[in-house]
Amino acid sequence: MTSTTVLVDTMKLLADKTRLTILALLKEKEMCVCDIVDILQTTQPNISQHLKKLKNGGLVVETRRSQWIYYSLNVEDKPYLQGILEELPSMKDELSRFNPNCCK
Amino acid sequence: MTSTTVLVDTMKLLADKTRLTILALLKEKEMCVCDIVDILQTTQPNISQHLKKLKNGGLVVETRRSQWIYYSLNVEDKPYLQGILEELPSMKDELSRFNPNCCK
DNA sequence: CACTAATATAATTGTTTACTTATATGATGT
DNA sequence: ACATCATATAAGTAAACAATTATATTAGTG
Repeated sequence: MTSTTVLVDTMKLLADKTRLTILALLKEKEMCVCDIVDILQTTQPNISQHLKKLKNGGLVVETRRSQWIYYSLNVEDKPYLQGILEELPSMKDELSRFNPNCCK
Repeated sequence: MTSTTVLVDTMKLLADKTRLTILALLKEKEMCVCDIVDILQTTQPNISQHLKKLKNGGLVVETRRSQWIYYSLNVEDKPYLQGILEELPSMKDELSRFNPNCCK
């Protein structure tokens, strides 16, 4: 069982368009920060700060691979979020349109 | 499919402890405003404003029955919320402990 | 029609939060 | 060691938001 306070904190993480879009992107595949910055067309610090919140909230994990840091979803232990994650729109179009490949 | 914007607005409704607790209460049974005020131990305008937001967001519906207005969950058309609603803690204890019966 | 009870609305205040700009850290390649 | 690229952190600002206090509305009752 999850306490209401923890649940509220998790809902706060989902209550932001930038973060929800990041999660929608990570649903497709793991991504590095520069990818997300390119696709969402905002500043690097903005994305970096959102990723930090998502990481602190346990929704994503990071993996450094040489100079790039890849983020990926970490929701296996939160099945109650599945419905919402499934409801997020597909980001396939955005991914194929931009295809930034900044981290290669 | 639900747009990200609508989804964000719905998540904002869930990203508050008072509102999440109201939803947990309404999961047990429909309730009038004074019931909720008694149980959550806050002010009537506070609850009234939260209920208004939940109503505008389509998460609850109201039914006037003489001088009292009863609120109840309205989530049949939002299956993606089921997981979260199920994760909310049971309010049975609170209900039996207070049993305010202000609206009878 | 007054009076009361239940609920809603308005205005104010303090806090939280997202975003920006500037700077720092950390890794890679020369 | 230095320059560059990727990412993180810090500080400041403006907007969003929850809670409070005061007031308005609406329904029921004598």
